[in-house]
Amino acid sequence: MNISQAALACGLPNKTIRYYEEIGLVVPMRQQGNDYRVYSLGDVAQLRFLQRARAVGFSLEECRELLALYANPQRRCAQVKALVNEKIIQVDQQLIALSAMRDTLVGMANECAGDDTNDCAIINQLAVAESPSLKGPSSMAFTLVDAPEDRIVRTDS
Amino acid sequence: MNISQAALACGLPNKTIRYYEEIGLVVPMRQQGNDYRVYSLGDVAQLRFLQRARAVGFSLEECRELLALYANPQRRCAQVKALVNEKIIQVDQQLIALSAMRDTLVGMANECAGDDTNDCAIINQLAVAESPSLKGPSSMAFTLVDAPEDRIVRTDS
DNA sequence: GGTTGACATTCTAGTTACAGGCATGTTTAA
DNA sequence: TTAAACATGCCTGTAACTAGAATGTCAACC
Repeated sequence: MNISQAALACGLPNKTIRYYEEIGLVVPMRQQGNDYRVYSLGDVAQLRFLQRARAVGFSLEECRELLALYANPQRRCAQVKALVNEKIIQVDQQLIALSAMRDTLVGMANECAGDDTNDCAIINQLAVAESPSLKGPSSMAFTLVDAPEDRIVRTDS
Repeated sequence: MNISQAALACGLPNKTIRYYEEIGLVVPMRQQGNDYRVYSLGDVAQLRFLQRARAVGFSLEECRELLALYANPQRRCAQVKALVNEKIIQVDQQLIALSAMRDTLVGMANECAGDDTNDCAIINQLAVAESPSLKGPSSMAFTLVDAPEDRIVRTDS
């Protein structure tokens, strides 16, 4: 079958399939004469495998590993499971980070009246002067209006 | 202050600060003679603002908007809140997608013995032939061993 | 004065996983 | 015959940096 049919069969766009070929993941044969790509059922199975592996969060390099295991009858089940467990840990970390972001965002939104005034709790929270490592009283926030007098040349001496 | 001190004060790497300058987010003055960047306290406040906005998931283009609102005394609080609410929705969608991925991964891991055999439930699940749109009995999985006889040339006619 | 080390600068290129678009060639159906 | 719908390759762009190379500058020590 040609690329569009393969795309239909695996749920990936043509461009993606060509890209996977470019990086050596699934390299189909070519039809003599017009040089069109010809996908075997095995090729399509690989593409579908890739689509699924990508959908659960594996990178293309990880997919390459998985595909090698898929193709290798000598694989050990434990190898595969190790990859999955590692990926679960990564996903958990992303979930934690995203949840923290969400909490902060919701906290900001709750503080903010959302009205027509210009005094905004969100802006204030983003602008808060608690820097990662700036000594001294850290409760002052600076306006963005360019104040030439607050420029310091060669503070370090 | 120079770039390293600004980096210390805002928690961003030097390279990132230079990049933000390149795309016009925070453009410091230059010291005469050696052309070193000179960061005012206002510049540092902006960088810190960026660092915080990035940390809660805003893209750089969104940060640019936020920075404009930050700098604009005529801003309306509601504008800011709208951006935050939109971002919360995006983060929620990401959380849902990630959770689904996690569930699938955990499901796979649970099915898999993780032993020294080569029959692996994870591989089988990734290889399962339930394609997005392939007609006909879809329960067969194809091996990756290149079988020239399963190649179909010009199926469509 | 010379040297060393820690800074600073610019520039280019690489990363991930594609997507868009163009110019061109082929196949198919009206 | 001709137009639509495919196919091809190639080149560029995306986001948000990061790494590295080549070079310039500054402060301190001997």
